[in-house]
Amino acid sequence: MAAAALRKDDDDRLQPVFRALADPTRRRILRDLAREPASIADVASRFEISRPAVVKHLAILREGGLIAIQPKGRERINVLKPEGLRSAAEWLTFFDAFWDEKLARLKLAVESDVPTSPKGRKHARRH
Amino acid sequence: MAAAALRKDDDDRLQPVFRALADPTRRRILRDLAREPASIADVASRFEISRPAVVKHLAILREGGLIAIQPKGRERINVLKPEGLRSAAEWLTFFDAFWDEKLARLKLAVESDVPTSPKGRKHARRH
DNA sequence: TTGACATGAAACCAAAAGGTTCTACATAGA
DNA sequence: TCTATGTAGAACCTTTTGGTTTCATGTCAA
Repeated sequence: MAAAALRKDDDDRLQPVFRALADPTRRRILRDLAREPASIADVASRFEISRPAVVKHLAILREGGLIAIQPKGRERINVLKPEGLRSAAEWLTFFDAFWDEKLARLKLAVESDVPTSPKGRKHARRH
Repeated sequence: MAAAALRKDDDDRLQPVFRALADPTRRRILRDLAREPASIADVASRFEISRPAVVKHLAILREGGLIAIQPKGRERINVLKPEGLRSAAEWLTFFDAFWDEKLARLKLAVESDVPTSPKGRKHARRH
C-alpha cells in the first residue's frame, strides 16, 4: 500500500528529533546557532537558566542530531546541523496533501454531520 | 531587524504544537486521522493503552490545534486539522536556507578551525 | 607553575507527562 | 423504559523532564 511515506520504524528515528524540538529553550538555541556557532558559555549567556541546564539542552539537541559539538581547546563549540531537522520536516510534509483535501473534508464533517447543534445551523454550501 | 521569520511570540503559539508532536502515540494518531476521522473508541482500539490515556492524548492534540473534536450523538469524532501543523512546518522551513549554506559552514568548521567568538568579542563579519 | 576560565559530572528536587483504575453520565436502540 | 455503549472525569501512581547546587577536571596565558 505504498507506505513509503510513514513507516512505523520512521518514528524511532523521529522521536529524538521531535523530543528535542518540544522545548522552547532548545528551539531558541537552534535559532541562535543558525546565526552562528557558539560555545556553551556563549549559549548559556543568552538565557536566565544555569549553565548545567543549558548543557543538558545541548545534549538533547545533539541526541536529536540537530547540533554537533566540537571541542576546541577548552571550549566546546556548538554548531547547527540543519540536516537533522530534515526528518521532522519530511514527516510534516506528509500532511501537506491534506491541507486542502482534508480541510474540505473537515468542512463537510462540520457542516453536514453535526445534528447536535440546533442553534447555529450552518447552511452547508455544497456546490 | 527583519525578524519576520522567527519572532519570540511565535514560540508561544508553537509550543502546544511541538508539545503535541513530541509523543509517538500522538503522531500515530495524527497519521491515522489523516486516513479518516474516527471516534475515541475507534482511535483507542488501535493502541495497547487504555481509553483514558488516549483521551488525554487527543486533548493535547486538540490544544495544539491539530485535531477537531466533533460530538456526534454519543460519539466524539476526531478530525485532523492539517492547518494546525502549518506553524511547525513553517518554523522548520526557516532552516531550509541552512541546509546547504550552514552545512558548508559546518564542514569548514570541522575541517579547519572554528572562528567563533569568545565571550566578549565577536568578530561579526558584516560584509 | 599557577591562576583564571570553560566545561564535565554527580546528587538532588519539584513539576509535568504518561499511564492506570474506578465511577458517573448521556444517548442509541430494543 | 431499560440496557448496552461511548464518553467524561477524578484519584492515584511512576517515570521523565527541566532545573538547581556543588565539586572536579582540563586548558590557556602569564
